[in-house]
Amino acid sequence: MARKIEREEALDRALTLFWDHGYRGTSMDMLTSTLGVEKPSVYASFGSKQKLYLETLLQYRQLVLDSVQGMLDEAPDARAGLDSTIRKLMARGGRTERKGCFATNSALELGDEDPEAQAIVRDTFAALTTVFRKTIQRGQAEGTVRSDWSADVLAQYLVNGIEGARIMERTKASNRAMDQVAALTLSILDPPNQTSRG
Amino acid sequence: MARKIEREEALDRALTLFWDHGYRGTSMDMLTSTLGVEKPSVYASFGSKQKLYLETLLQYRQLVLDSVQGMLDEAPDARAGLDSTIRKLMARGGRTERKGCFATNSALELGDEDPEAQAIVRDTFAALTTVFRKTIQRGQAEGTVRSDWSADVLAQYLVNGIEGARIMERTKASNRAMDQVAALTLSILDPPNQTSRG
DNA sequence: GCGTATCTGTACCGATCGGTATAAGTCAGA
DNA sequence: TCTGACTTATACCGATCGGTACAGATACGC
Repeated sequence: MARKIEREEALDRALTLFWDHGYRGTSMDMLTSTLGVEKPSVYASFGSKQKLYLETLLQYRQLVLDSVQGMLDEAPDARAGLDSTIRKLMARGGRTERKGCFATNSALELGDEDPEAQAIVRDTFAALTTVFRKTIQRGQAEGTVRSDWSADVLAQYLVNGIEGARIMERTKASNRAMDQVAALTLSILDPPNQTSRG
Repeated sequence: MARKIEREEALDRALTLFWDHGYRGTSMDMLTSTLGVEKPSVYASFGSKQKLYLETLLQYRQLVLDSVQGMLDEAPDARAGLDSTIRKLMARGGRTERKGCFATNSALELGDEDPEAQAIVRDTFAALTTVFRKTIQRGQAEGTVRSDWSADVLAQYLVNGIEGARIMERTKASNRAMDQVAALTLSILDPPNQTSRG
């Protein structure tokens, strides 16, 4: 057995690397020099480059879900949570700056060529949609979110907008424009007889 | 000089290949067998793999802009054009099925590693936004599109939604759900005192 | 101090990458 | 039919890929 790598630390660094350069753009040499261990240790710990990649995808999934759930829960009510979360996610900054969504990047780079990765990505989006759906349902009960559309469709709509924003940030769209797009996106949630809460 | 390749035909096939497998995922062997000519001919005609890729990006740019402009123009009025165009773009099917947006794929795969490609992608999105903005302005003059938001922001919002949909289609989101997301997205365009034209 | 077991890192594997030199083939003009 | 210009395709280049065999270093029991 090779050196006992600090798995979490190593996964985190590998995630950053894959996130920056993609799967094919990240070589084993880049990985070993970043992780601080040699190839045999990496293979002893993770099996293969692809398996390591899948683990970083799972790590990302957990990271995103925890982060979003936390943002949604820390607000006083459901609607406020949705507002602040979407604004943060559609704006730039933080760890994701200019790197897009790792799940999206994976889906696009590998396409149908890696079914395992594709499955994790699909599951990540499904879980993300579920997190939003639950909060939307709370908002609908509160009366702060319109009820003439199903929480499911509204959640899908929000995820759609978030992923779009993750793309646009890669094309250097201005922060100011994206803030307004976020505001527009959120105004969809307003109950029919109410104007935007701005 | 190598054999005179039918440039348009060759570019079209190369575009399909790059679109399916990405830049790094497309080898020169794949290109030559698909284009039906050997490597020296490809290099004589296009210079390098990267230059060929940039040309396919430009070809895609033209393809998309012409297509969208055509869809917007064939409707009886601006709003109808926006509605049908967005619905078509956010639904699946056609040539883009399950392949996402080639410009987006490029932006995500190459990131900052190919500034030339990045510039073309940025320009493609800017041009696409402009096409929508002009039609939105027509709609605002017609009174079929709300005027309390600038045409610029509304256009950016639409492009944002389209790109999000291009991602979601890669994650096997259902057609039905995406139709509803498109309807929701379009309802943003409604003038304030009007319900969705559904 | 010595033998032994464990782990690390070097050095290498075959395959494949993008790219090219060069030989083989083709066709026009006489 | 022969020559010569030009296009084709083969065969190869060094570099790099993901992955591994193996020898050298290290720590520990005695």
